[in-house]
Formats: sequence, C-alpha cells, structure tokens
Amino acid sequence: MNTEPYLEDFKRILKKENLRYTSQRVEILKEIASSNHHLECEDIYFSLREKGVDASLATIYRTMDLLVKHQFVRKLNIGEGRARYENKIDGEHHDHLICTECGNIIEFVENDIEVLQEEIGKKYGFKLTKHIHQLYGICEDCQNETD
Amino acid sequence: MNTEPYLEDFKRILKKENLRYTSQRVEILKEIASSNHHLECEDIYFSLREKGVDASLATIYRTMDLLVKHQFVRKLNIGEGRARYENKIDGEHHDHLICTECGNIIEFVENDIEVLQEEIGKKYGFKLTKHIHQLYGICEDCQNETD
DNA sequence: GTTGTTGCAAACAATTTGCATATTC
DNA sequence: GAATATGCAAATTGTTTGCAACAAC
Repeated sequence: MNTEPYLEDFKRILKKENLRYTSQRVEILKEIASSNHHLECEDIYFSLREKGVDASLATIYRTMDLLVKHQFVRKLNIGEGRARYENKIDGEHHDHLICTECGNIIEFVENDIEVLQEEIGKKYGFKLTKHIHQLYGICEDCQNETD
Repeated sequence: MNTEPYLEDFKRILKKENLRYTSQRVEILKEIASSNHHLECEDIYFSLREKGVDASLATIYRTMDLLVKHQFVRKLNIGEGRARYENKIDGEHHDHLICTECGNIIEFVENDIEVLQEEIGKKYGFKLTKHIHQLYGICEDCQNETD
C-alpha cells in the first residue's frame, strides 16, 4: 500500500521543495521503512534489485542524503568504511552497542544519558541537533569463543 | 628532549614487537604529543614538513595505526571524510561537542555518563573496549550570527 | 647482513559529479 | 514543454598497498 502516512509526508515535503515524487525515491524510502536493520547503500541497491526494482547506486546515495535531511533515516558511521542508515520513521530514539568481533549491533535506550546530554549542551550554550553514541566491545558470545 | 617518558614507553613497545624505533615514528609521535588539537594525517604531514622533517603521508597513516593500537592516540571519526587523531598520552578521557556551523570542538567530561555506559555494557554482557560519544549542535556564537 | 621501514606511485573503496536521456509536473 | 531526476561512466577523496631502495638492529 502506498498510502502509508510517511509516504504522504514524503510527497508533501518533496512538493514543498520543488522536488519530484519519483518511483525510485519511493521505492528506496519503502525499502528502508520496512527494515529495522542498519543498511548500507549497497544493501538497498541489491534488495531492490532482487525485487525487480531498478535504481542506480548513485540515485540511492542521492536519495539517502535527502532522507537524512528530512529525518526519515539516520546515518550511522559505525566502524569505518561505508555508512549505514536506519529507519527513523517510527520507533523511538536509541543508540548502539557494537561487537567488534562479530559486528552484531544492539540498540539501547538510556534516558538518563539523554538528559545528561541535554545538560551538557545547555552548559556550553549549544543548541543540540543530533548525537552519536556508540559503545564498542566484545559481546558475550565472542568472549566465550576466545576460550 | 627525547627523554620524555612516553618516548621511552614507545621505544620499549616497539622493541617488544620487533619493530624499529625510526626517526619518522618518533617525530610523528612527538608532533601529536605536543598538540592538544584533533589532527588529520595531512595536518601532521604539513606540520612536520614546515619543521623540515620529512615523512610521507603513507608513513603517517601507517604510524597512526600503530599509535592507536598502543593507546598513544585516539582516532576520532567526527563528521565524515577524514579521520582525526588526538593525543591520549596524558590528559584524562573526554568526549566531544561539535559545532556543525564553524567546526569548533569542545571537549567535555561527564562521569555520570561514563558510569551509565559501563552499566549498559554489563547489562548486555559486553566487555567494553571503547566508545564514541559526540554531541552535534550549533554553538552560541553561530546561533547569534544567524540573526 | 638480516629484517623491518620508508617513499613513491599505483591501487582501492566509498562516494560524488557531469552530462545526455528520461520522467514528472 | 519546462524543469528536475536518473543512469552511466568518469572523477574525486581518503586511505592502503606492492615494491625497490634504505635504515635499524
């Protein structure tokens, strides 16, 4: 169904910015919206491809910028190399705990930290816009494997 | 003076790993150690160059890996693109508050957050090794400029 | 003298861009 | 029909790597 509310929002935003509501943009957004993983542009490229939807990598990169700008997705810079993107449409804010051995990502929410962050922003006179908070370590499974 | 204790440490570590104590490595480490900024490899390359010290960019990249591994520096992935490195030799741990307008970086320390992080690690059975915590926003000066 | 290191240039990987063609409004 | 998007291939950027010459041990 193309009547998901986020698609309506997207349409409205595009119109306001004089941008076009193209099938590629819609498919890319739907792909992200229906996933709760942390996707790279290539992941999206291949998922769409499998579904018979063609969108070039260039278009995906271009669209991701647009989606980040309008808060549909969040760009993550886990580890190095490629960027990852996560659905930000529904679902509450969270941060990430990353296993450096197996790459597994756990999402965590810690309201006390959020509050402290706000206080730090205030203390230094910053108007905060976003934050990156990633904890890196070795998960239980990987710790056991090393034995 | 080449008798700074960290240089002695460095020498010892290199020996233990069967690596050589070369002038390039020493100069690169000294350059970082004497700075309290967040340097890119290119910054180091040019600073050394100005001082008449020649070290290729490739060597700097290689040395940074070594220094990160042995905890002399911390690698930061602020914003995107190039990596930055900061002196970790003395000075206590801190995180960063970054102005997205002017690029200014403020270092902050918030022990309560550190404690909460540990608790999260424990909760999920992780042995934490490092973390990235960056707050992004607009600093006081830049907020005023927009008027 | 052996082994690890450097510098250079070429290789790489992720991302961006220019431009002709296609699509939306 | 005018204006924006797309796909492609080429360009760019940060970083890594192979290898011959060089330096540390």
